Amino acid sequence: MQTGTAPSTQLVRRVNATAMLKAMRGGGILTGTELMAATGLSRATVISICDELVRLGWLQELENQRGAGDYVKGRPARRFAFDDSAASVIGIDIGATKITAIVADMAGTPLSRVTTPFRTYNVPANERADVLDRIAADALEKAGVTADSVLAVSVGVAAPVSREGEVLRAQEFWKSFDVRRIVSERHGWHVLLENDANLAALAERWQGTAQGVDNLVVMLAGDRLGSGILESGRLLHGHVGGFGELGFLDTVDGVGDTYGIAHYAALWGREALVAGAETKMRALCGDDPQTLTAEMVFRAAADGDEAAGGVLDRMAHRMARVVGSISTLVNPELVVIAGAVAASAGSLIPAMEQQIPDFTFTPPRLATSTLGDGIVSLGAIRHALDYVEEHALDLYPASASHQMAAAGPA
Amino acid sequence: MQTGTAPSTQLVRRVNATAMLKAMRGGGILTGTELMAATGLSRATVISICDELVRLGWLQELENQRGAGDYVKGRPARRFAFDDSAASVIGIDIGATKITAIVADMAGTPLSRVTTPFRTYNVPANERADVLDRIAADALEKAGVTADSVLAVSVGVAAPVSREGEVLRAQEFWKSFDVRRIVSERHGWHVLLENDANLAALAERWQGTAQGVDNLVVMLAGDRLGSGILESGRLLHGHVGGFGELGFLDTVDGVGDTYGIAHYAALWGREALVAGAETKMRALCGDDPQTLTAEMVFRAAADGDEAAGGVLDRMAHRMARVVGSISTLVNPELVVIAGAVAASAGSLIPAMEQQIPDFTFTPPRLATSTLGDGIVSLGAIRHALDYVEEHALDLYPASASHQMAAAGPA
DNA sequence: CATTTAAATTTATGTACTAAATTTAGAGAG
DNA sequence: CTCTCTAAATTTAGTACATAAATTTAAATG
Repeated sequence: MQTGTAPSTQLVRRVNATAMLKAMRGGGILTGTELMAATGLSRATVISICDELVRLGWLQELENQRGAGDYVKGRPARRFAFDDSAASVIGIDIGATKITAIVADMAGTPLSRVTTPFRTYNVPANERADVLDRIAADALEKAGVTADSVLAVSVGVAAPVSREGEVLRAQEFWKSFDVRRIVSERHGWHVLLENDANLAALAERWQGTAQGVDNLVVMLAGDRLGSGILESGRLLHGHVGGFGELGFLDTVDGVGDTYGIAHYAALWGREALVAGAETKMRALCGDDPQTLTAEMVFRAAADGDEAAGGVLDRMAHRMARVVGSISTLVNPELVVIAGAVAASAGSLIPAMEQQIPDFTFTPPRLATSTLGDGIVSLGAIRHALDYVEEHALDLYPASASHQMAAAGPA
Repeated sequence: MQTGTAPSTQLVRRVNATAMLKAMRGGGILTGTELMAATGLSRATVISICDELVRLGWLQELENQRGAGDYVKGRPARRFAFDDSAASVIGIDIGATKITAIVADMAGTPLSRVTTPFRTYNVPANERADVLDRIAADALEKAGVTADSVLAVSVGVAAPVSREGEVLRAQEFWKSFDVRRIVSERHGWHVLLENDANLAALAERWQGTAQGVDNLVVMLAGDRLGSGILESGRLLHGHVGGFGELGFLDTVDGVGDTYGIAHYAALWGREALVAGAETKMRALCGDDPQTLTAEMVFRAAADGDEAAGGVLDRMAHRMARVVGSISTLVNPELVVIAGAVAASAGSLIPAMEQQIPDFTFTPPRLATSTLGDGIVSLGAIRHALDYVEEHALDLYPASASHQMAAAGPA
């Protein structure tokens, strides 16, 4: 008698295998007994799933039994470890002036990082996919990783992106051709697209100041303001990806537009120079207001300069209004300021903290990002890893590819 | 040999039983064959789960076989129907001046509705739970339903409520005692608390204009503005329930505070009267500006009155700014205006639709609610039903209570 | 009353788990 | 070097829950 198995029955195996994989990912080297405790499954089940995951290429069984030396009596436990090098992912940040790509293993450890200057405007359409290709190839080579070990690529762009990966306002980089499809077809990679601020939020919760924070706003506050919002640990997108857009600041008192900290620091610093203020900023920029950068203003202020300090006071007030208005509507536990100026912006926090209660009944905690320049590409890594982890049982690590044919319908 | 079964094994039965229940809830009278198509399960499984759900009290098997007459040949199919009267839920809206309670069956059909005037301010603490008790008892009696058939009660309040049901700013109704616990203990009901605008959003998506809309903003726009936000079909709460609070409007140009349509319609109407305008509003309020209501202003404007029309133009502009700023950040597909003024506010929509693109790049569709006064209590019904449906397999309908003892650990 | 037919039941299998009994791989004692 | 001890792996038996195919069943009808 021929019999079959319903999808619903295989669900149990899937659920348990996923739980095992999750336990192994964070757990270093684990024995069957430890996995029983971690998953609540019986030894027979744990071992059988481990064997299967080894066969699939996600786990490695270590030869070196009894390595940890926790015990010495009894039959040595089999020791399994998640194979961090089983597969890799690529995170790409397409900024206004440069592209950054990071290749990482399954542990999220960056194996290489490549940055190329690039203007997203005015680039012939047929060159664009090639640029992506080249930087990905460079990063892979530098990482010493083959293209077929890549299971997902996540790309961050400075535009709204819907849950389905459609880019709104595609007139810039994406106009008239589908990067996703092209790159995907060339290499067989799964390509994800996401908004850059959203990726920054993922990065910040993963490795930054916001670890364990489920209701989070990350502000990219460089030249322009943008925000990524996590609620209950989920990224918010809205109807067509616009969730977190800050255009409403145009009509907010004391804010007026969406220019960021870097923009106004430089602008207001220049104004002070032109007005003839006696300030350390003058020396820093060689008395040429046009070369004054935000970073110089922060440096002068840190050095006790009064004019620069005045610029930062004004900035803190402006940002308190920005963060206050967002926090009223969104009620985050924490707001992280990220982007190019994050390293300097720490000096704004005390004044902001003091003023934010004037603008919201639910003031959030404030912090600046410590993740630096790579925050978006790091978030892209996390985004790609999320995808691979969720679909691990449907994907085949390169290390297992030679066994795929042998496995067959068995 | 003693054996047991892991929770993970029972998962399959749970998943399938839940799928069956869901198929039955919407499906009217269904046969085994129809359920096989709906769930993808085999006949044996479908029938076995049906038998179990009948035993639990959620389904009824109809005596009247072959009622529909779709076919006449062959063995008559057993016919099952979800028992709408298996259990009931209560939805309560605690407003500023009155409390409304609706009792509904599992189909969501209201069986009774009771409203009591009540000021939430300045009421002795010990009276508050009693008020809730009394109105619930009234509504149950009017519905002809016993208290033990109630499986969940949802209460809407005009304050932020966290995911866990904690009320922020508890100084009003909730100060110094835990309604949830008291009501729950008295009757054994599961009591849920939620923000009123959030419940309105649930109602609007359930039975209103927003059916099928997953990214939705519902504005309660009576005397004060409040909003409930659904993203991907999920209610947003933020850290302590403040998601959707509109206090930031205080600093938005041309808005300035969170007063609602009713407030400003009456206010601006009075201003016109005091300024001596020749207007039909004068007759409607008996030449006493203090008795002028928003409703009179809308009526006069509909009647072609120029001064009242001017008030509404100003209102549309103000609301366009409100909706525009929210829509930029939240990017909903649809914004529904609800609350006491919704019935009249339809006349504001065309002007708002015209102006909103000035304030957001992602203008949503606009609509007014047709659900009227009961929108919050209706949303509370939906909220309670959501809870019961999710936990159906752990709850016992009253109709099955006599079988609970007999079932035992079997 | 036999035939037809669609559905319900029954029977045989298969997957995936748990629990208990048994075996096994090393460590250490005699 | 063999024996004992022990913790883990493996094997065996049993349970839950599903499918598929064979069989039975309950009307409708010629």
